[in-house]
Amino acid sequence: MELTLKTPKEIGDMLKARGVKPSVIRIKVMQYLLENRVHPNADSIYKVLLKDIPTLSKTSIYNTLKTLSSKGMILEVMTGAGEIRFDGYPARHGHFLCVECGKIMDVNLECTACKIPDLNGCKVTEQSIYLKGICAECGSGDKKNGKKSGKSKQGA
Amino acid sequence: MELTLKTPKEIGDMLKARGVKPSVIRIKVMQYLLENRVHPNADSIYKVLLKDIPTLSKTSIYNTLKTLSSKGMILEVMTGAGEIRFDGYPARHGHFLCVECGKIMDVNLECTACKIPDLNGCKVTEQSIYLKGICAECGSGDKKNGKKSGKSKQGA
DNA sequence: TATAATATTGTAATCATTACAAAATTGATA
DNA sequence: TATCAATTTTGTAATGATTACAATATTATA
Repeated sequence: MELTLKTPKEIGDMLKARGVKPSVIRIKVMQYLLENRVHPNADSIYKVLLKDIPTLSKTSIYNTLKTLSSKGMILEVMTGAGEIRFDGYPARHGHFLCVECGKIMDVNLECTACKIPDLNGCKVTEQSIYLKGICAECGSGDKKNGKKSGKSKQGA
Repeated sequence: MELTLKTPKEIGDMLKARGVKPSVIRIKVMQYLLENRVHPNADSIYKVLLKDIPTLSKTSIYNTLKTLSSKGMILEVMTGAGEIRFDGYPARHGHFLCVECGKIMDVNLECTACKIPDLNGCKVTEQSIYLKGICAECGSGDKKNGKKSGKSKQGA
């Protein structure tokens, strides 16, 4: 999905379209998530952008991520390991989490008949599908990528 | 699902069947989760069982919950709010989380054609469906249950 | 340019969970 | 039944992601 790179200006327009002022930090965070589909956590986004913006604070990353997700521009991906990961493509899809290395992969869903029954008046605003297991690399005994200790200490 | 109450002895047998020694704490935790489908977090299980077992430690609750979930006897339910909730019925079903009050409700899924495509050799061990939104009580302006501050501070 | 609104920063909390070692309990065996 | 080893339980101290909050900087506007 999405093959063409977006310019900072285009990303700024995306932000404006959602009523968010296109600050440098917001554009860079959005751009990073659009161009790097690794589902990073806040800390690893911070570490990467710090190279670009030496005055960056981690609080700004948290603020920005909260803003973007509240506007529906990014997705929060839960891990159950005490950290939240982020996905720049909020279009409907699932996520596979490798419990060995912590990698998260997008899963293309073909859920044609997934009807949710009686929710007794609950208003559903978000629906997500999570898969857990062992990814191909970890499953093949190919532990070259460091074996991130089950409870995914990584984040990108 | 599951209408009859299980005796401690029966729960002990369930544990033994999974190769887990049926200690008092394990039986009580399992029994609490079977009889109270409120998807509590570790702390609220601790607070409840403390009345029964005055010497109980919270570490034991965490140990027990980890043991039970690793044996597939209970389910970890993610919230994205920094806490894990637990479900005594590991049979396939989804969960609805009210982002207002933090309540978690079971959702009966009828996902007949939910086929997951090419996972490139990933071995899936767990599949779960999460819904988020506003529950009926919170949606009706009926804030009698205390409005647990969005990021669900509660846990039962 | 002055002013108000908004963004960003830095530091100090918060809080669920884990690490770890000591103490208690259990089960099997002599 | 006494002993010993294995397992369970406990208590306390870390860990680590996230948030609270107040101060500072920046931006947009009058």
